Amino acid sequence: MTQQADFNVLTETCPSRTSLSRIANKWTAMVVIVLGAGRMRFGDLRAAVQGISPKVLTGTLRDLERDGLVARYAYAEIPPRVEYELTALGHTLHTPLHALGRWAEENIPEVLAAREAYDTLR
Amino acid sequence: MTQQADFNVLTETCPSRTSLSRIANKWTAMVVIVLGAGRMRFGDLRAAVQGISPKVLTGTLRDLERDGLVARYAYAEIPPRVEYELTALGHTLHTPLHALGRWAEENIPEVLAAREAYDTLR
DNA sequence: CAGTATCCTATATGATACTG
DNA sequence: CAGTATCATATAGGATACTG
Repeated sequence: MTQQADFNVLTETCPSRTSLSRIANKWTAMVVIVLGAGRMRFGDLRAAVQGISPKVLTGTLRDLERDGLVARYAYAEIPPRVEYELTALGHTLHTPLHALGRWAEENIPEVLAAREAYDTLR
Repeated sequence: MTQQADFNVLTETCPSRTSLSRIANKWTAMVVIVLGAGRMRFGDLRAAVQGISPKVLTGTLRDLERDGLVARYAYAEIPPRVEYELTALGHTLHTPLHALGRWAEENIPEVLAAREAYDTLR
């Protein structure tokens, strides 16, 4: 029985909860995982994270930038070039998120089997 | 430069992505973290995960049960008693999610500082 | 006690077209 | 190229009353 009392994330008033909620959206984890590979341009990110719309990618990157997890480098060129990169803090988040991505991939067969079993029952 | 090509989660067609999306909601991570402490009743879960409504808790638990991550034990008593517990598969998910919760708590000062810096600039 | 049923609001997501 | 602007939909979340 591990103790949970020290987990402030569970407390409504704790700001760390907002941080966990930020990660908890459909795209953040994927963007951070991709950026783990290194500095990347907007268009490359868009291609890597399949199905993300430019609007959503922009919003996701802005949020990550605001939280100090991603740095944005804009070059005054024509055509414009903008690159994104994980900050040191962002790298510390990449580790657990990468682990989560791995989990999803490794265990998807069991999850799918469980879903099928559940759905055929009810 | 780590390789990302082997990350199917990024692929639109890969079902592992739905699995990652399931985890990526405001409540799932918290419920799994709490259940890491052991078998627990509905009411206790509700108290532990502060601010969750009964509707949302029920939905979260159903989804987790369907994915084979949580087992539900209902006792035919009056008043009724229902307990929830992580399955073996659920425990393997608990590990990375617990790490994520820890990350949120440990790094919230930096995140808050980054937000403040960002917001005062623009 | 452990949910369901309802109703309502907020936010996320999507599809595109457009511009510096 | 790297976004913005717009509009429309979907889904999540929240409050609360009710029931086996």
